[in-house]
Amino acid sequence: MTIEEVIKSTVKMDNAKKVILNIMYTQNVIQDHFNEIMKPYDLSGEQYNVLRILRGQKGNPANMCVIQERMLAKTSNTTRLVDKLLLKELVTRNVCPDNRRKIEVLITQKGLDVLKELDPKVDEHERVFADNISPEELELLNKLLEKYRTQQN
Amino acid sequence: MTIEEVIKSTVKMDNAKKVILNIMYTQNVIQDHFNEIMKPYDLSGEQYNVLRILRGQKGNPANMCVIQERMLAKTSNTTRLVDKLLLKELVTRNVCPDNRRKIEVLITQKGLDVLKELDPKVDEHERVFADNISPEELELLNKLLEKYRTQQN
DNA sequence: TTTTAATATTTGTATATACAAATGTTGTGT
DNA sequence: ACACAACATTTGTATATACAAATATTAAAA
Repeated sequence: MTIEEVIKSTVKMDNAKKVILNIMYTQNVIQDHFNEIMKPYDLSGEQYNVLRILRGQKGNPANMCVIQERMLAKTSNTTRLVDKLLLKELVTRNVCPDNRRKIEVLITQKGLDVLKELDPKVDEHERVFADNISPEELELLNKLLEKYRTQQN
Repeated sequence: MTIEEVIKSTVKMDNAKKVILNIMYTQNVIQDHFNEIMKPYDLSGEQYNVLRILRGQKGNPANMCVIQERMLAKTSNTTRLVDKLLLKELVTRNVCPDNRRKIEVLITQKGLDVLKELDPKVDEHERVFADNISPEELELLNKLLEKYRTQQN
């Protein structure tokens, strides 16, 4: 399905416009698919993302600002995301003893267990889309996207 | 900047994962840039999108469901988006006389004027990114994205 | 040692999104 | 005509996002 078909466009668009709509729409499709996976676990995509960042710390706590800078959506509200994870006992949160401005967030065993259960489903999620194109095309797509947004930040 | 640098990833990711993150992040970058353009006009991206759909009707009113199906984010709440546009007097809203279930939404002259003022800025927005890659690459990027999401929906 | 600046996080607020339920209207079958 | 399904839209509610302002702590400067 071309992007014109998706938005039922009657007029011809140039490629510059089409690529923007294609990226926006593809992101929507991916996110909807991902949210479906997360739904039974009562996790939002961003909550999952925070958990994965914390697991990546390999036992070391992460400060709020470290979490923030590793997230895709740089304007997310980390405090409230962590609040939600805390309620579900997937993380712990403590004031850093060395610097009381900072907060140390750690993933709990329960959090690790949830991630482990999700791992194959997330892999599958990634594969479903990737399998639509060849490995060479996949690599090319990455390169093109990175080049496309070069100018910005 | 590669996607690994963006999220400060320490571990190596495979291309299937990278392409998902690249699409999500690129969408974020595009959207942030677009929101900056809309901000002085007190319009959200989706509000602008509705206005553009209405202009595309060329004088004919659009029903809510027509607007809905032409939007990228299929779960948007069209009623409340139109509410906002109505408050700003950018659209009119009337019950359809032939079928009182339906609503006829029309863009006003004021709405058309705002769009006209925005047109060059939106074109520029599209060009800024597109200019980072060649016309051939742009076309290829469109094809790859469309192929990538084929299976879904 | 005060004052000021910088850093890290939280809170408030307005808006947006997701999705189920409710409302009102029209079409269909009996 | 009546009941019921289908359709179009709105409303409610919970959560998410965007962004400015507030708070608390530490570092730096006078």
